[in-house]
Amino acid sequence: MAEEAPPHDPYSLLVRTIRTSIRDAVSSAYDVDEPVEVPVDPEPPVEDADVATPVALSLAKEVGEEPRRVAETILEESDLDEVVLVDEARVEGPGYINIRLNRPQYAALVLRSVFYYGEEYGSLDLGMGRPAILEHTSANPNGPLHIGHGRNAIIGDILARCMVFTNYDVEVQYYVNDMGKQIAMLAWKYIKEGRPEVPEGRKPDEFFGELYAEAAREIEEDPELEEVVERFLRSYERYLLEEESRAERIAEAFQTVVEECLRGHIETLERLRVAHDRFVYESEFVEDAVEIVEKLVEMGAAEERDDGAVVLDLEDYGIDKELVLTRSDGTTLYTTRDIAYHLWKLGRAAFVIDVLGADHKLAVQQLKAALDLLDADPDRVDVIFYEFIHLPEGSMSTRKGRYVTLDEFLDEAKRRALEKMREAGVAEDLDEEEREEIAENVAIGAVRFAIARVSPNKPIEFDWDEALDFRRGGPFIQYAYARARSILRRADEDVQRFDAAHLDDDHSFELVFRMSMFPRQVAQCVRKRRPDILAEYAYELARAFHTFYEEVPVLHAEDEEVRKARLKLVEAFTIVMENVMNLLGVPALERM
RNA sequence: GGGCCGGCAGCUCAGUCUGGACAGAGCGCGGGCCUUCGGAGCCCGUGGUCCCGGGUUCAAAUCCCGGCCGGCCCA
Repeated sequence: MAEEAPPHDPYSLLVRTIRTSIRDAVSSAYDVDEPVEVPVDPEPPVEDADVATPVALSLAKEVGEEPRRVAETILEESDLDEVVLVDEARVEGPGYINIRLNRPQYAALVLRSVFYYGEEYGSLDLGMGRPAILEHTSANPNGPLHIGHGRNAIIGDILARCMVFTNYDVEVQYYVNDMGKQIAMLAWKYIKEGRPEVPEGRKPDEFFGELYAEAAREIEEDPELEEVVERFLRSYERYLLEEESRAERIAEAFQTVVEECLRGHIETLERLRVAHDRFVYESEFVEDAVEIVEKLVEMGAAEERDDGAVVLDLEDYGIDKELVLTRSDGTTLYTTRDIAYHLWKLGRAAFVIDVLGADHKLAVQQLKAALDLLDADPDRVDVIFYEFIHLPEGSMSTRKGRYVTLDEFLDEAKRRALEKMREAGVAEDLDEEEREEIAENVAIGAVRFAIARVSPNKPIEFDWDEALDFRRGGPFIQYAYARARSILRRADEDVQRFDAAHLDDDHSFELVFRMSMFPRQVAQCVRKRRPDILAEYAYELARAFHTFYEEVPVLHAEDEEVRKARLKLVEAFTIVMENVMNLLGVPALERM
């Protein structure tokens, strides 16, 4: 007889079992119209209970009885005692039902799931293969990526990894803003400086970032230059629409600075292990944008102002601010092209996700309103906003040349990792190159985790020491994994049969329980679009392991059977941890 | 002036959507743990008017109203 496949999500199975049992008890004991909500708390603040539910408290009022009395009745009526995963259920406090799990049973179930699904453990089928386009990073190619862009990239990248893992057909796009005013400023400066080559050994985006900041300063000092820059922009747009050969020189300048900066961005993103499937250029949508404006005018939704600008009135959507679609000189605006881009995306995927800074909130409202007018479904566009990262001296600004680049952040993290390795005397047997590689991977983990762990709608005050506090960051997680791997290396044996009943001590079971929460946490991360949930989970899982490691001997276990069970637990932990780390993009290291 | 987001321990944050037990972590500070698997670790302790004021509720950090402070966007 073939063994039945274990559950993908053991914790949810447990919760469902408890819920069903309690619901049945409630409906047989009380006269309630609808099945009751049964909230389950995985971390009750009491000794000797693994999960709890306050269901009797809310039910008490409805049925007009004392909460404790209700809880007692539920327990009497329910078959919780017979549930194989439950050891004991009792009423405590004001009327909580506290449940102690049958630890051997639950541990066996969880480990079976982990080993059965392996690197697929945690991958629930949330997406059912639906195609989605996820756009993130999309920084202006007028300077290097700074840590603010990093927040965008990392939120987007983790979400992309989680969505692929949960069976969405994801295409990750980078929207290259290759024709805004900033690019025009840079193109102007580039020509003015005689089209300089990027000096040997310099990152192109950093080089052009400095040029851009200089351009910004010059233009600020001499407002007449504004007109020149605007002429550049007009020329380029006309070039794109009509292939006007006179503008060829200008077009070439735009394209050169964009390509060079983008090259630098990609280099940085690769280092950070952030990948895009496709780069889409804003300039590709100029024609579509013009057509959209015509259509909106035809529909009577947009109209030409006295100065020749075409504007869209969005008061029906509760937006007081009218949206300018074309300037008085006839050129389109960023948002106009963005409408075209989104229509294109919506035509290619079931839904679209954008990761954007909180400063785009109004623009997105306008975009969605415009999409609605054009008969596209704005609800298929889901935007994740993140708040800014501030430096002690103020908000970051490419224009002012005030920023901490992602490369600087990584370099500093790496420097600290190497220092720590020297201090601790680890990996001394390895050569310089191997040590460097380890430090680089620790740096990647530290940087990604530092940014990922804060919820997107929280503003961040950047502080080096805090961001690179290895004690509560990526390295903490990597270290847990390395410790586990170290045990497995030393044991050097492949345990086949073991008895999970030996894992019922508090620390082992806490680890088992945490591992069982993984599929649930991935799902939460995807549904709520909150990578920080997964980062927090990784931290808790690592903490559970560190405690286990300190408190529970594995190789020196008191008994051969216990040793086998614990070895399997450690192995299972490495599987789950590796899965989490893959989703977070935090490198899993054998040694560090 | 309007809109959105944040405000919780000295500091950095989770918990708020879906209201429930003494509000949780990390850092800091004080104390302990290497003759057993890697001390980037673990354990114990310390520390809180959950911004303020009202309201709803048996029960509010959580929901509602008003205000204050900070960030962002718009005029």
